[in-house]
Amino acid sequence: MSKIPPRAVSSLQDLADIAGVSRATVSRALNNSTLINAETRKRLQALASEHNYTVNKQARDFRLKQTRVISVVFMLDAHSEQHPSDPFFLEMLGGIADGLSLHDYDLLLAHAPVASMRDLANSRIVRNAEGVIFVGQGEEHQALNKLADAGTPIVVWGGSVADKRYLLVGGDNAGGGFSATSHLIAQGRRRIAFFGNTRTPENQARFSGYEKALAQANLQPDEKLTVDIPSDMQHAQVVIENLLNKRIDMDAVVCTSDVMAIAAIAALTESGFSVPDDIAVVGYDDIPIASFSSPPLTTIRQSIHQAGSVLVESVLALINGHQVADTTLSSKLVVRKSCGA
Amino acid sequence: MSKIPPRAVSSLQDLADIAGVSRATVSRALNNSTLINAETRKRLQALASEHNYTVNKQARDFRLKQTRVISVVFMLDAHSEQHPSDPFFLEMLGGIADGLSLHDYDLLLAHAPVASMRDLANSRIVRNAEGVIFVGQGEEHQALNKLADAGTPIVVWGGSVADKRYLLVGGDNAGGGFSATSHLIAQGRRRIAFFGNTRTPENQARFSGYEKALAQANLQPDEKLTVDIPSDMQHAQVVIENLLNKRIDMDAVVCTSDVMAIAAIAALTESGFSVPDDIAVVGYDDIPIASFSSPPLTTIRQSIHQAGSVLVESVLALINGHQVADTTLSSKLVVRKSCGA
DNA sequence: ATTGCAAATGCAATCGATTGCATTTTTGTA
DNA sequence: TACAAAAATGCAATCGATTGCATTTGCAAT
Repeated sequence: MSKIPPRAVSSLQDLADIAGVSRATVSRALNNSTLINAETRKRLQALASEHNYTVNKQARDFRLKQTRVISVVFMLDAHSEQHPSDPFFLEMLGGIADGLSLHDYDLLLAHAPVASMRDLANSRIVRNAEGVIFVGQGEEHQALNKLADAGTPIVVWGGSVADKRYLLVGGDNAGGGFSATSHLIAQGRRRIAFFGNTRTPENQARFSGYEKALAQANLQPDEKLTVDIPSDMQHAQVVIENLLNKRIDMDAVVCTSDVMAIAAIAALTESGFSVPDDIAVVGYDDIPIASFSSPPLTTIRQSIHQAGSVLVESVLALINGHQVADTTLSSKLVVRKSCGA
Repeated sequence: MSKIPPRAVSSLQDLADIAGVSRATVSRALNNSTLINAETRKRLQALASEHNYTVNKQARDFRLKQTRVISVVFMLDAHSEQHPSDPFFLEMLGGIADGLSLHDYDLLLAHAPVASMRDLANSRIVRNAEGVIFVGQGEEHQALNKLADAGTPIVVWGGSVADKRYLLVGGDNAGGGFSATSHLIAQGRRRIAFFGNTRTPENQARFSGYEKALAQANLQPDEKLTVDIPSDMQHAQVVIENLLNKRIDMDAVVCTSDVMAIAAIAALTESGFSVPDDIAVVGYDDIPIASFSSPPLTTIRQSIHQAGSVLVESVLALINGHQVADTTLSSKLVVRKSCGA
């Protein structure tokens, strides 16, 4: 009968005492060092698992000056102190979490993110992690540049900016904005609005794609049709309803997210417009719920989950000192009924 | 002109050398110990911030055998290896993150959660954290019991179970199921279906509320009207469509989540039913998107964000050895058009 | 000047694991 | 058998902060 270990084995030394060797030997054995005799190694590993011992990662990481943690910061609207209810974020988070687990890294989630970009460099978020993934740039482009300059390994999901000095992963925003708009034009729409905050690089690029499509069709852009809509659904609806009260002439809307599109459809319907008969709507992201809205949402699909793993690979490469280039993931138009197709 | 510090100050010792005191004194000064002379204390604190020094939390936590980390595990369907696209999870996560930041705790997000409930006790998720919050019980009730028995401070969001030995926080599921069903009955519905996986405690309680409402109205429950629907929208739709093909007579549906309700509405509409004229639908959660669906969703509101902070307070109390009791948060019917109101 | 006491500061061990550099043991060969 | 080389193991410093206990300093009263 095997005896139950009398007291918990909680350190290398404990195990070394039991085995009658030094703790250096145990450490090497458990790390599969070839310095240690193969038999000794096996014996000690067996002993360790028999006593249900695993190395104390906290001590290990401290000694090795590593954390095996990556922080994730969601850059929300500086204005809306709201929490994101956009499923986009959750999908992205899932992708990142999966990517990290592949490499045995943990995920530290930043709370109250944008509150204090100033002292972010000294926060636990940055100091406790080997690298940081930012989802979105918000309007904090310069703060991100500064952080990258300071040598912190960071990767940002977002859109390109002229003087960017950090590693970037993003969708083809210009392409997405272009194909959304072109498709509406091809459907015969002429007065096409653009809904979204164009101060973020991502939306800027989408807007440029929108403008390009208009130009290509010889349509005059009308600045009354470019509207800054908050990303929070409740607020979005109010703003859109105010807009509709102004009776601005339009027959289509390009939105910068699916949830915004869904809010828009609700507001339009509420105001007596028919979607897509009176006004066509295109969203962005292709979140799972998009195909279930009524009418089903035409949208630009981003492979969000894949984006997560690209972000992870990029930040880890950075940490390991490898050369890494920006990545642009393809964006693809998914046609459903909300655009009149 | 103040000189820029020649080399980074990276430890207590560095700062102590500069100040000409021992590192014990610096440590105490920075921790506001009254042992240290008030002036010395101020001087050292000023010096620290001048040199942009903050204590190394990793070393500190190691020394103090603490982590100031709470893990969060989302219990997904064992079957669907899917990632949750339900905004419910994101809201909950936001509430938890906010609660934790109030107490200067960090949030470690569990990846690939249910995969291995067996060795969860030895995983980093548990070992690296001072406590664990589980969102949902899935079908892992016994594993949770075992973990709690082992002394790990855990709190679970879910429904009550007879032999539960862990701390529980949850909504009033029986009440929610009851009021959803009663409301439909009051609207004149008689053939009311229940959509959801009744193997989880939460849904079991909701189902019992459903049964109670039926009984109270002298309606016979029909087991053909109780349908196990996956929580993933895409799969849900397929299952529901199959169900509709069987031409089972029904005039209303109680769903266990809003996303399921939205999928149901889509499937019903697709099959030619009108919601709510032919079939009324009630959801659960009141996620932000619920009021934007078409028709707007009648649902049971859970204060998800508040739930997050209650979970946090509970697990921290547990960690600090306080007495803590289970919490039941109220659930409230929100009437919108999808039920015919 | 001396003593006593309180306040302030310093010393050194400690947390658990890793690793460069000894040191011991084993192996191979003359 | 002896001796060099190789293989295996041990010693002890180290990471950075905290804290019990010892020691020094400052001040007041005698």
